[in-house]
Amino acid sequence: MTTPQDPVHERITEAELAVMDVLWERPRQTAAEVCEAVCATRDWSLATVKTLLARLVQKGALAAAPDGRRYLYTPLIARETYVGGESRRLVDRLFGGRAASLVAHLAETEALTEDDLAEIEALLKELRP
Amino acid sequence: MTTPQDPVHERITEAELAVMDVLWERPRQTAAEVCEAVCATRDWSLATVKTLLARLVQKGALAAAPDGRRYLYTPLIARETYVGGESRRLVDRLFGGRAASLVAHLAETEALTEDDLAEIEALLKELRP
DNA sequence: CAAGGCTGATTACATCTGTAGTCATTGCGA
DNA sequence: TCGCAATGACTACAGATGTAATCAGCCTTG
Repeated sequence: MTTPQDPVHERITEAELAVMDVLWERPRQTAAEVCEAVCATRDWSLATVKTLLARLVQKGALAAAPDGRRYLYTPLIARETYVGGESRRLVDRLFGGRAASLVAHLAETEALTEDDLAEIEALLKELRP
Repeated sequence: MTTPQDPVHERITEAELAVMDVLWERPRQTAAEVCEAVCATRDWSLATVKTLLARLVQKGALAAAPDGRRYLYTPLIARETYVGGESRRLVDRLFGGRAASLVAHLAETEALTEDDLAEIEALLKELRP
C-alpha cells in the first residue's frame, strides 16, 4: 500500500469523517471492525469502508499497521486538530475570521440554549478571572 | 434558462460561495459585474463565473431577472440563512450538536482573542440580564 | 448595412466523492 | 492437507465540482 506520509493537508470528506470518528473513538481496529461500527449508522458495505480506509491512508490521515495479513488502522491526526481546522475554516469563510461573530450569530439565531449560555458564561469566568 | 424554484436545499459549494458573497454584498449585478468583483480574488475567467451563476440559478440560490438581453442576478436566500445552516451543520457534525462545545473549543484552542472574549461577554450580558 | 463584441446556452473534461464489485492470496479450521 | 472465508489491491462508475471553451444570436458602432 502506498503511504504518502504528507502532513494531512488533504481535506477529509463527510463520508471519510464517519470512519475517522470510529477510529478516534477506538484506534487500532481492522477494516471489518470499523465496518461493524460505522455500518450501524450509515448503511455501507464492507467494500465501501475499505475504500474509505484506503483513501484516508493515502491522504495521510490514517496509519495502517500490519497485523498478520491485515491492517490495524489508527488516526494520524488528533480529533482536536481536525476539529480545530474545520472550525477555523468555517469562521474564515463565513465570519471573516472573527470567531466572536460566529458566537454572536449562534446567540442571535437562538442556536444557543439557556444551558449553552450558562456554560459559556462559566467558561468565560474561567478564562478571564 | 430552466429555473427549478425549489427551496434551495442543494448545497452551495466553496466556489459558488465566492459568487454568492459578491451578490450578497450588492444584488442585481450582471455576470460581467460579478466577474469583475470576484476575479479580484480568485483568478477565474468570465466563463467560469457564468457557469457558477448558472448552477446557482439551477439550485434555486439565485434569481436571474431579465434586463434587456442579459440577466441581473440576485440572491434568493439570505446570507443569514445560509450562514446559519452551515454553522448548524458544523456544530452537528463535529460537536454532537452542542453549540457550547464549539465555543469551548474555540476558547481552549486560543482561537478567541481577548477582544473576542470581551465581545462575547458583552453579548452574554445583553442576552441574560 | 456590416462587423464585431457581449450574452446566455451548451458542451467539455479532469478530478473528487460516494458507493461498491472483483480478484488473487493466504491463513485457519475441518 | 485442502477448501473456504477473510483481506487488501485494483477496478468501476455515476454524480458533483472546478474550470473553461465554443457557439449562436443580437445590439451597437462605424
